[in-house]
Amino acid sequence: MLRVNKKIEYGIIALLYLAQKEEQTASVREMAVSCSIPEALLSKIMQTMKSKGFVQPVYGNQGGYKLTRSLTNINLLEITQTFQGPIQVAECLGSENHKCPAKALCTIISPMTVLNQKIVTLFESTSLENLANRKTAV
Amino acid sequence: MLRVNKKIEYGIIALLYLAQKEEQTASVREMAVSCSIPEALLSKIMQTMKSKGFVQPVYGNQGGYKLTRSLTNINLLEITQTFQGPIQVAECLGSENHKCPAKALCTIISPMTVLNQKIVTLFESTSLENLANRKTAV
DNA sequence: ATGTTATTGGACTCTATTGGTCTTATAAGA
DNA sequence: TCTTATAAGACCAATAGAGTCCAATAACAT
Repeated sequence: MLRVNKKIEYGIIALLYLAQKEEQTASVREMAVSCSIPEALLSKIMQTMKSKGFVQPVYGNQGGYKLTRSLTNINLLEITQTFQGPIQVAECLGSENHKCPAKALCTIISPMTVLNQKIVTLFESTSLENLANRKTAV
Repeated sequence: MLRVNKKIEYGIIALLYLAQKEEQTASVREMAVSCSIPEALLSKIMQTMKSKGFVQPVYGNQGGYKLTRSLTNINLLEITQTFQGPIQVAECLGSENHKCPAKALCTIISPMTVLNQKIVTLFESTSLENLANRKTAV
């Protein structure tokens, strides 16, 4: 477990596909078929990608989406944050909602914070370009 | 997100508590009260801990559980594997069930494997002793 | 103008996981 | 035999994940 969700997997695959097409657009249908991703779901994913500025929509015939940023400038942390919110290995790490009743006497929050930071750094330093070239940084 | 579940959080807290008691046992009730963990849930967690050999049960009056291994010898990977199965950042990384229809043309499985290994290493090299001392290794 | 190709956005369903409870049985000491 | 514990199973409610459906809008082509 400790999984990244499907939207993230599909989203990355779609962005890598778009990158291959350089300046050309690719429609959701095209991407869905080429990458074996459910079309309606990919449509949702691309809407989110657009709202975060990763891609730009082109309406009408021969339209679709095109990348607005280079793969080098997009890191894994941004993508995961977009579809799953901030990385928090332990629930209690969220600063907003201190629900954990054991907070005062919690023995793990401090070390978990360090662990969390390590993971964040790992994701942040891995660009989609790294992924496309089958490497991770760090 | 990308969270470790409650059982893991509670389980670690409980083991750290037991470690403080040295050779003495602590009952589930005692641990639950001291650490603000729902008793019935902690009971389940300790059963699992026992089945994996982390603790030893002592029946009857003044009974409870005692640690069978030192915190130095227990790492975070073992605990997470016990309660959440293997670490898999992407679903398709599971070797048993190749459900992913895009497997043949998947552009991310290889780099995700590398990323996954990094996380595994991070968890594996973090002992509960490290956690207790608010450090992580690596 | 109108049809066609696309994106947009909302509501909606289904399923699995998570977090947690309850109950009955068993072990062992006082 | 009473009491204190663990053991193990079924059970339940809430949430998140994965995915669908539909009506609306944008823009281009004829």
